[in-house]
Amino acid sequence: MARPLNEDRRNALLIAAMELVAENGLGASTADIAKRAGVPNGSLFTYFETKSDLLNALYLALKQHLTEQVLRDLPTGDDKAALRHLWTVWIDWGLQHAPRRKALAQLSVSDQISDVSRRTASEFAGPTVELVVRISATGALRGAPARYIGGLVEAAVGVTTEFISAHPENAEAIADAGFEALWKSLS
Amino acid sequence: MARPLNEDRRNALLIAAMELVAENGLGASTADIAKRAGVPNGSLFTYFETKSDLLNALYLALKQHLTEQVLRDLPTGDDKAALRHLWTVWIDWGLQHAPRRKALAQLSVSDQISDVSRRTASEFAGPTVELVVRISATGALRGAPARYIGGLVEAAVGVTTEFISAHPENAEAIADAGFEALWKSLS
Amino acid sequence: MARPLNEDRRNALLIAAMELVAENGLGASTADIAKRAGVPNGSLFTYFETKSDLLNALYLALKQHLTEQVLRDLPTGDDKAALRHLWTVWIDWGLQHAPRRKALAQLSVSDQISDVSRRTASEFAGPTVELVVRISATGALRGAPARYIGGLVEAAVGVTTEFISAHPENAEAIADAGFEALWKSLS
Amino acid sequence: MARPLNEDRRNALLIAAMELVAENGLGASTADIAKRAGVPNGSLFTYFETKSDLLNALYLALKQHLTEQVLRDLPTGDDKAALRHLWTVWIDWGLQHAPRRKALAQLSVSDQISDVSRRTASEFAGPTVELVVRISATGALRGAPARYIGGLVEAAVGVTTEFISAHPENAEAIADAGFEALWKSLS
DNA sequence: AATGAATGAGCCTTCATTCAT
DNA sequence: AATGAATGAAGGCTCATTCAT
Repeated sequence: MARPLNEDRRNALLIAAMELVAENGLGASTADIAKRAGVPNGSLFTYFETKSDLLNALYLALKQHLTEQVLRDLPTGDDKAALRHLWTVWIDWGLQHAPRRKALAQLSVSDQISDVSRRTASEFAGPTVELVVRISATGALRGAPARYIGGLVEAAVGVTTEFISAHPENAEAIADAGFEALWKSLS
Repeated sequence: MARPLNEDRRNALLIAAMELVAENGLGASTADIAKRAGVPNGSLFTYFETKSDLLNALYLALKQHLTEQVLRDLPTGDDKAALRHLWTVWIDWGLQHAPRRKALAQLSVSDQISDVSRRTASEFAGPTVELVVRISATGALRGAPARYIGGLVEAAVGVTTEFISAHPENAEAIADAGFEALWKSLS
Repeated sequence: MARPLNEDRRNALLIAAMELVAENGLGASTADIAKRAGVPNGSLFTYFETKSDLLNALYLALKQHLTEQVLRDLPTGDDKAALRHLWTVWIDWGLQHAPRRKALAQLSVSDQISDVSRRTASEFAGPTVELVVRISATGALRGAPARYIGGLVEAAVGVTTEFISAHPENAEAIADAGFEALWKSLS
Repeated sequence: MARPLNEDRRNALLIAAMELVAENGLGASTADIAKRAGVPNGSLFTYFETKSDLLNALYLALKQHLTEQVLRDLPTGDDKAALRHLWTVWIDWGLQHAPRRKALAQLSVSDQISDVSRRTASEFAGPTVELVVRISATGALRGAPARYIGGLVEAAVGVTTEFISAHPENAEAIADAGFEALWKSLS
C-alpha cells in the first residue's frame, strides 16, 4: 500500500489550508498552513508535491464534502421535490460551513485549479446534473449543454447563499423566492 | 505650476494592470505592471498610492466601461426588449473584451476591492437594476431585494459569457436559451 | 542681498524638521518635513541644497537657541553661582523644549553633522567653556583640554536632563545633587 | 533532527552587523550585513526575525562582552581601587575595540533598542552599579537613584574614551585626571 | 520518512533629488 | 523662484521548495 503513513496529517493540512484560504485567500503561505496544522513546514511537501497540488486536493475534498451532503437523501420520483432538496441542502451547506464555502469560492475562480480537478469534481455531481437536465428537457434550456445548465444552477445557489449569509433576516423568504425563480427558469 | 499629472500614463497603468491581472491574476507585480505600461516602477505610486488603490481604480474603470456600453441605447418602453438588449450587450462586452472580462472577474471576487468601490460601481448600474426589479415585480422574486435580483442576473450573464467563450460553436443558441430562461425566472 | 526671499519658509522647514526628527529620528523624509512645514516638497531644496544641509542648519539653530538661553544673564564674579546658573538653565531648556532636546540628541550622535558645524557650535558656547575651565584650574582636571572638560559637563547635563524627564518626581533633588557632584568633580 | 541552527553563522551576522553599524550607522542594510557575513540575504531572517531583533541581539552581545571584561578581576575590598579598575578596563575596552564601541554608541541612542533589552543589559552590570552606589553613599549623590548615578559614570567613561580615541597623545594623563574628577564627584 | 534550516528571487513601497512647467 | 511630478535604486521582508541531517 502506497498510502502515506499518516492520513491524519494530510487531513490536518487540508483543514488548515481551508481555514487560511477562507481567511486570507490563496496567498496563504505553506509555512502558515503547516504551522496551523501542527506539522513541520517541510513535511507539507511529503503529502503534497507542490502548493498547487495541495490546493487542487483541497478543492476536490470540498467539492466531495458538498456533493455527499447534497446527494444524501436526494428524493427520487418527484423532480421538483428533488430540485428543492438540492437547493436547500446546498445553501445550508454554505451557511453552516462558511469557511468551506469561502475557500471553495476562492479556489473555484483560481487559475491554480486544473481542468482535471474541475472535471473530476463535476463527475461527483453527476446525479444532480442529470436531475437539472431532466427538468430542463421541456423548458427554455432544452437542448442546452448540461455543463451550461449546471453552471447556471450553481451560480444561482452561490448568489443566494452569499446574499443570505450577508442578510440573514429573510433567509427563508429569499431561499423560497430564489427557488421558484430557478424552477421557472428551468422547467 | 509644476508638471501636471499625466493622464495618459495613468491610463497606461490601468490598461497594463488589466492585461496582467487577466493573464496572471491579482498576483501581478507592480513592477511588471509599470514595465508593461512603459513607466518607471516608482512612478506607479505617484498615480496610485498603493497596489490596492490601483486595483480598486481598475475595478471602477472596468465597471464603468461595461456600464456605459450596456446603458447606451437601452430601449425604453418595452421591458423585455430592454432586458434582451442588456443581456446581449453585456455578453458581447465580455466576448469582445476578454481581458477586461477576466480582470473584472478576478477583481470582483477579490477582498482587495473595498465596499465603497463596490457600492460606487453598483450605482453606475442603477438603471439596469431598476429594470430587472420592475420586471420581477409580478414574478417569483417580487419583493426580493434589488441587490439579490441584480446578483442573480449578473451571475447568469457571467456563466453564459464564460460558456460561450469556451464553446463558441452555438453562441447564438446558448444566448437565446439563456435569455429565455432568465426572462422566465424573473417575469 | 542674497538672502532667500522667504525667511519664514526657511524657519518653518527647520521647525518641521526639528519636530519630525524628535519624533521619528533622522529617517524623517524630506517630503514629510516639507508637508509639515506647509511647503511644497521641491521647494525644500531651494532653501537647503541637501537633506544633510538642512540637518546641519537645524543642529546649529538648536545649539544657538540653547546657548542664547544659557548665556543670557550668566552671573559674573561668582563662578559657582555662574556654574549653577548654567546647570539650571541648561537642564530647564531641555525639559521645557523636549522636542528640541530630542532632536539635538539625535543630531549630536549622527554622522551627518560635519566637523565644521560642530566647531561652529562649540564657538557659540565659548564663554561657558571658559567658565568651566576656570573652575577646573585648581582641581583634578587642571591642565586638561577645554574640550574634554566641556564634554564632561555636557554629558552630565544630558544624563541629568534625561533622567529628570523620565522621572520628574524628584527633579529638584536630582538637579541639586547632580550639581554638587559636578562642582566637586571640577573644583 | 533536521539541520540545526548554525551558531557560527549567527555570530558572523552579529559581527558583520557590528562592523557595518560602526561604519555606517543603523542604516546599514540587512543585505549588506548578510553579504559581509557571507550568508544569503534571506538567511539573515532565519536567525533574526527582523532587523530590529538583530540590532537588539547585537546590543546585548556588546554589552555582555563589555561587562565580562569589566567584571573579570574586579578588586574587592578597596572601593577606590575597584572603581579605578572599572574605569581603566572600560576605557581600554573602548579603545581596543573601536568598532564595538562605535556600534554600541549608535545602538544606545537608538529607539530600536527595547526597554527589555536595556533592562537586561543593565542587569549584566549589576555589580558595577552596586559599587558606584556604595561609593556615593556618603557623597553629594547619596540617596540618588542607582540608575542616575550609573548613567553619570557611563557618560563620563564615554566622553573620556571618545576624547582619548581622538587625541591619543595624553591618554594616560587624561584618564588619570578623569578618574580623579569622577572619584571626587562621587565620594 | 521526517525535520526545519537554507535559499535567493521577488514583492511592495520609500525617498532624496531633479527638472519640466 | 516655485512647484510637484518623475525617477530608479534601494530597503526590509516573504516564500515555495530543497536538502542536510
